[in-house]
Amino acid sequence: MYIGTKGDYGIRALIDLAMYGGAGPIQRAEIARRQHIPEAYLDHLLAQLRRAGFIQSTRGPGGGHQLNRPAAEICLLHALETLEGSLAPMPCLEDHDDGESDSVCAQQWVWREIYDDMRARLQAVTLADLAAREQERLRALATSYSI
Amino acid sequence: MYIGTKGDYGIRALIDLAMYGGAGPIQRAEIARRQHIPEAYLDHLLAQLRRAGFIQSTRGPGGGHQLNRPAAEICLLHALETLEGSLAPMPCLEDHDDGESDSVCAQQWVWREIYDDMRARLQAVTLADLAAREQERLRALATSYSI
DNA sequence: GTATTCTTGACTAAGTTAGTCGAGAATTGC
DNA sequence: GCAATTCTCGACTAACTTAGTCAAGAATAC
Ligand code: FES
Ligand code: FES
Repeated sequence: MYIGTKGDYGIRALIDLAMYGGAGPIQRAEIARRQHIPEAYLDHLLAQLRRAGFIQSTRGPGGGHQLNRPAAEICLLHALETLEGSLAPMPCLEDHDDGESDSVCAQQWVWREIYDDMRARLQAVTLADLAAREQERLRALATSYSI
Repeated sequence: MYIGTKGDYGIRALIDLAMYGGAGPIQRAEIARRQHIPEAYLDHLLAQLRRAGFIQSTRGPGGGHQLNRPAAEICLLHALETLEGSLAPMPCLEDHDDGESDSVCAQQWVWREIYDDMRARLQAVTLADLAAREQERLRALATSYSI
């Protein structure tokens, strides 16, 4: 369940859309520049987000990407699972909840607790929260430079 | 921080030693058979555990491996970190606590909370706890078969 | 000295990650 | 219709990690 560049870049792209996407679509080049993501790589991440219904994209001049739903209604858990696949910390916790309780080894319960807790925390965080935090971070950065 | 076979097998080997290691060393072949671990692979895991001071090994006939400390004094966190390396769920949380707070992106705080919580839970679990659980599991399994 | 058991390092196959590249499709404006 | 813009998609790659295997060797017991 290691979060690699897929998850990190992808979420940063969504935050970017939440912050700057109020008026019309944002182009991938703009996101890539602001968030320091290789443009060609960002393509794939946006494609996954589009297929999962998080964003919609329009082609042609003036085109770009925008969120499909309000940022407050997108949770971090769902977005990350879209980008990275299952976040389970070990194979035996992968979501095949078919009631199969076989092959449980002694440490599984600890990890199930950790996993449940993790999912709950991630589900409680929305894109709007993250965008607000990023806004604040940028503001703090700007004032610290301007002193 | 995905826990692969290294962490899973390694912990199972430690539990095995905690359960059966009361009277003298246990041989790797015995552990491998009971825990369904490839013998040659188990070698490497035992070597890591030995170098980290969890177990000691003796060669020759009647030799084998045994815990260096009481099972109640070995926590799951330390053992897993020995076997798997850092358990950080993303690269920016890797333990270089050199006060560098640069390049914090918006979602880092969520993950730091999750990571801290995870470490706390893992630190609270000892090998003795796991061995007790395994004991109980085997007992339950045995009675369910003997009905 | 021989059988036993651990120790170590080299090697491998398969899978994953983090990308790059190029051809093509849709749209806008003229 | 043409040209410019922007997204779309699949193929390809290099580097790395994982999960092992294997063989030579060292220590010990008898
Ligand atoms: S197999 Fe999942 S905890 Fe051991
Ligand atoms: S770089 Fe660690 S959370 Fe974005």
